[in-house]
Amino acid sequence: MASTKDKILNAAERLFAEHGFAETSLRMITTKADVNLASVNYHFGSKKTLIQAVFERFMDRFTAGLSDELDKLNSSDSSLEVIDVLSTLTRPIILLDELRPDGAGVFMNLLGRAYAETQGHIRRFAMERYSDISKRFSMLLHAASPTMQPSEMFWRLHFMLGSFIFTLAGHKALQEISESDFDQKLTIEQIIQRLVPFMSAAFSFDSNLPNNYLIDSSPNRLSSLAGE
Amino acid sequence: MASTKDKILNAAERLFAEHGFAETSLRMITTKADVNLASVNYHFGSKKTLIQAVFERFMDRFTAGLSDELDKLNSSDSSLEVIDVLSTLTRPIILLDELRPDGAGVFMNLLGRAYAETQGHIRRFAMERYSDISKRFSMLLHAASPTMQPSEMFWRLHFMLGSFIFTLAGHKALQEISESDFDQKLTIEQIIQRLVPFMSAAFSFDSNLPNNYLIDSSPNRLSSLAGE
DNA sequence: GTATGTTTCAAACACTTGTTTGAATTTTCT
DNA sequence: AGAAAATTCAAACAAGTGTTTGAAACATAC
Repeated sequence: MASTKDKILNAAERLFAEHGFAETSLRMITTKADVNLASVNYHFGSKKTLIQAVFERFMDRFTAGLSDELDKLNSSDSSLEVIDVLSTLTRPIILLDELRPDGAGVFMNLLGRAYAETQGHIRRFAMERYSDISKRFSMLLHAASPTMQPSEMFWRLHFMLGSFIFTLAGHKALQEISESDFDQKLTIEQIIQRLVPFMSAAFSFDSNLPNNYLIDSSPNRLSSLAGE
Repeated sequence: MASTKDKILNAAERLFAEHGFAETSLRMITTKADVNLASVNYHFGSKKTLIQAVFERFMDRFTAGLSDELDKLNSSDSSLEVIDVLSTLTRPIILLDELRPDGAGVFMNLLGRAYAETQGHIRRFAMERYSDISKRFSMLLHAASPTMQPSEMFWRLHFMLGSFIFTLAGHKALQEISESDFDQKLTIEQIIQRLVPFMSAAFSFDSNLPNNYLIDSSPNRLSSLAGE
């Protein structure tokens, strides 16, 4: 039998992912968890800290996994490529599925919501708590693209992050459309496997290449690489 | 003097963008707008429909601008490139800045929040109301990449969308970091100008290119194009 | 100028929110 | 076993929510 604390966390994370933080009341959570209303404040102090706890449980698991992957990358002797660094994100996310059904989906949904709260307390909380791992990731990315300007890298990194988080946060809707329109139901893992090379190509593209029609239309341009 | 209706919309859009939909109360809105509380229900019916009205006012302006850009692209006789299609997004967004201070920023913020509400009423509302323009955009993108598989295009399109909306929705935080870390304060327009070629490269990359180190490390690979 | 329709306003409504309380119950430790 | 601590529980709390009301103020038309 799960502890009251865990029952609350389990119910909360699903409801938060489904409805959002503000739209989920403590009564919805305690009803679903089958515990007394007051136990949330007893065990977590407040709703705010409950949200943090929900978030923390996933993030700690994720960052631990990511840390392992980054270690592997460091000890590997092959030359470091951008796609290798980005690929480290896959496993830690997929592992969350083993934690509980659709764990990866729930996590990414929460992450998307937290990220959207541009100035919320979750963001501040995450910024200081996970700055180490995010710096490690950035460093490796820099090592894989040593000649890229730091400011350029900053922007591209966040462009990628947007693509990644946003897609996976809304994966459910995309999966449904993909299934009805193309008869292909992709798992989260398969979506990530499409995302990684996509992001890799975007991150590493050469902005000096004449991919603007005003300048050039030689056969070497990037935008003509697709197919044909 | 602005009408009560407009005063409400003006106050609401800023508060929604700043705090979110659920976190903004009608009293916050009517206080800021300096109108009576009951006028929201009188003019808009309910909070739900007020949110839609706020959203609608921006979206209609944006899609009208986008429609113009797509028309221009159709009448142009030069061969259609992916970056041309993506570039149509820039002007309609920037134009919102003329509507009111930081209009583009507010709009993208709202768009990000609405998008995050994966199953909310805003999404349903937008899906049916703006399906035409989104189909037109997709068609042009397809025309620019005729050999790309529809399902592949679907995913890449949404990958891009994530990057685009997410970045611009959180542009404020990114601008601040960029300014403090690199002494460069980019405007929204400048961010978009970085985003467009980034997305274009990502959308058009050739997945058959050996951008995975396991396979190849010839100098032609995509990931080595950056700098040097 | 009076009648008609529109808009504003203060007040109240019914309801939900997160949180607190203090007693009952269970668990833990000696 | 009994004392002490930790937990659960029903009930209440104060505060805030969106919405409704009906009279007042305003505008428009004849």
